[in-house]
Amino acid sequence: MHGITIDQAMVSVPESPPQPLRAAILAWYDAHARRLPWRVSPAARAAGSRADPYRVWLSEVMLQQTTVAHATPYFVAFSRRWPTVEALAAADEAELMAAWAGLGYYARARNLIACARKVAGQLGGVFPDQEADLRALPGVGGYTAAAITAIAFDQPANVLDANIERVVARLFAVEAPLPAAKAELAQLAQGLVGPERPGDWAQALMDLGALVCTPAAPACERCPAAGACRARRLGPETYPRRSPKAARPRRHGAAFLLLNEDEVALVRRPPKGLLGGMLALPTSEWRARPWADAEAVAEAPAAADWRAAGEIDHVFTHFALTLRVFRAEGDWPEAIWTPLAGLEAMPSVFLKAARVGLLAQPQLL
DNA sequence: CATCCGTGGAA
DNA sequence: TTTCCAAGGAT
Repeated sequence: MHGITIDQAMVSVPESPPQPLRAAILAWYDAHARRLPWRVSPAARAAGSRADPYRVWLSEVMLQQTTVAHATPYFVAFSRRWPTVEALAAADEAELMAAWAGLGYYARARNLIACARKVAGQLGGVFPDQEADLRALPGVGGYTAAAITAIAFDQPANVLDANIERVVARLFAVEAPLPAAKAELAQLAQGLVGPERPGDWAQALMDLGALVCTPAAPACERCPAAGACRARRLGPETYPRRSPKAARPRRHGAAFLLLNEDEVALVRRPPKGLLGGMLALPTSEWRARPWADAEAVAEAPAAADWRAAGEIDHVFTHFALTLRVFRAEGDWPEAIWTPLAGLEAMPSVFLKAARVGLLAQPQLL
């Protein structure tokens, strides 16, 4: 195939649309597209099937900064339990937050229900088909609005996710580091978008990035764009360049596992901020300096015979946390008493701490 | 533009 | 073990 030439690639945006390159990538997608629960296959789309905007939106929100493998079971559970935007709008908020537990970035769940209520209540249950209107919905940013426009409505949009950033950075050997290079990558990606099959085009580039043009050890020999790729001879795995990341500090805290019969005392975290709105174990403050046991127990939510019951490490986006776990039996009227089976409604960090604390006393399992 | 916001699989 | 990073958004 003859893709774009070096001369074309040297300018910021190719003068003419690289149609053979697009055709090669779409043909690759027809043969190798991933089959995903929220996706209409290229064959089905060619036969006239259209994606359900609700399912496209739900999947896109779940996939924000989240791997397909991690998000998929959540998508299956959510779409079965709340099959329409009206159903999701009517969901009990605590149940929705519990169902989201473990998926992370919990502001997404808060925005999810806010968005569903806006669409169901003010927009007649119909998702907007214009990018600017989608962009105005809670939790829908530039990427997600473009993705819904392309995938659900099959309208041209400049979809730029981490996969496409990587593909474009390699195709044009972009030397500027992310995240500053994002505008340049967006311009280059826009130059590739054509009028044909906008939804398949976006998903083709994402699948190409996920299956072939991978972060490490890209399979260039299987790439339909290899002939046009400037980075292929320059070390494709070194693109995109990235600015150095800030070091991740460590914080220390104590978590308290208060048991009463076979129930655990939980709290609801404040509605915003880290793990906002989620069920949680009561904890001390999380600070830079480690806690001595006696000092930590003074922070416990109720007076009891607290015993050290282990320690966990957990990594958040911008800090690492060491959590010492203390366990006791007792009462605490203000608690949200929850049976052991209900602990999975908590974010992973607390589930991890609860498991450590319970395993220190196996008869409670 | 910088910071905050989760999680877990892979290397 | 550490490091990277994934279908980003809000402020």
